[in-house]
Amino acid sequence: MNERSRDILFLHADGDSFFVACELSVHPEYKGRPVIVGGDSGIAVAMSSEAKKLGVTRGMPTFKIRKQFPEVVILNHHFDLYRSISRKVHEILLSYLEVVEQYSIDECFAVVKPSDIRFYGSAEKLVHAIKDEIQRTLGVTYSFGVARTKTLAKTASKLKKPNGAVVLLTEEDEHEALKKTEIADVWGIGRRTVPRIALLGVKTAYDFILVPYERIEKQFSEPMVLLQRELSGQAQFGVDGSADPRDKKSIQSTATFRPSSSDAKIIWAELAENAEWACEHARTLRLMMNTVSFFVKTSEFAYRFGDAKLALYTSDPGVILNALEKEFFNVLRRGEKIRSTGVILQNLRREEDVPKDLFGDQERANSNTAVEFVADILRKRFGPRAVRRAAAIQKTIPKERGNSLPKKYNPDFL
DNA sequence: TCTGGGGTCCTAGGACCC
DNA sequence: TCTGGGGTCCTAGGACCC
Repeated sequence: MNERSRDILFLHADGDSFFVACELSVHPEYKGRPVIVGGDSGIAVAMSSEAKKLGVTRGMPTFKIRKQFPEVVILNHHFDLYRSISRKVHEILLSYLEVVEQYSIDECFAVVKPSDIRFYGSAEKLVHAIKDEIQRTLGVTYSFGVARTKTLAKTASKLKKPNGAVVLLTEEDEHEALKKTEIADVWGIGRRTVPRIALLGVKTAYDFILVPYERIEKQFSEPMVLLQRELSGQAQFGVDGSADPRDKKSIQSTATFRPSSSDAKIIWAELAENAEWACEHARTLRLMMNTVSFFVKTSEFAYRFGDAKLALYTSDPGVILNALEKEFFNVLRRGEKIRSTGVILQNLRREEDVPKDLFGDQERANSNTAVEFVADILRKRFGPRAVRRAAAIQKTIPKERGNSLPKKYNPDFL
């Protein structure tokens, strides 16, 4: 390892109560009050510190919050706002550092080289310069971690939340940080792994790095080995600064509907609507796909999956629905209540990379795309519900009127 | 707590081939 | 037809993440 790479550090930036912070940047009148975002999803997705203090937790149903904590301000999502602030944070980071990875809407990783630090005198001072600029220009706060590996940086950024910065330079710093971090809070350790690793007497991240490497290798799989190295200061993960939304591997649209239903027509209509949304998203990114899967989720939270491989690439929901129809009815069980459905588009490919075949089948498969394209425009102008596929509207048609849907979207259920 | 929505990656096992 | 062994590719679904 040469001098240069030995001195490379990783930075992690983590938005504090990000969705709520974005809302407060446009609604300063709610500052200081307990606020949550998630009104339209039915659960609390983000909470202000005041709401957390009251005891509101992530995932708590809003009806319960209303009853138990009537003083809480419940706001709906505005994802476009969050995305635009997120993009600006990314730009600010890029003005200080060369390689920045957008990990999620409210988190970034970046590479910090010695030359980035030199001008500021220390990593701390660099981080505070970035932090201050974000807060000053965008009105939201971020917490930062800087360390020898991605995982250590991510661990560090949690230690002084909100609005804090922790730089781990020495091994002693790292060990101190790991001792304060419960194993369940480590990035990559989930519900299933906690009990397995507890068997080895591991309670904190520090306990974990003390477990002999061979034991981890024997009892767990590769990711755990990498994780242990990362926490021990040996960088295993790089920063991907080239992420392009068109490189996406899958696109999904899922939605819960109320009330739950065992009526196949209603469930099918919900699925059709998800197919529309997912395809619209794909077309916006100029992507096509040839594999699609779906699920229905029962009121008991059991999932039933199905999928279909398409002969050609498409972004036409009609083609997808035709392909899924049979599987859909195989998966459905009579009388079982369904609470949500989802459609997942896979094997995504950029439009320009889809091979044109000799006989024009590909063009024929896309014959509806022009129609869909027009529909997208109408939706943009008149709102998302302005144009919908017939199957998706079916649930709003009174039953006694029957329907005149094309047969292909209207399979009959026993 | 009675539980939303959008993603990625890993792995075990089967199909297929030599 | 039986025989052995091994490689690759694909897929289903599990685990995890925000």
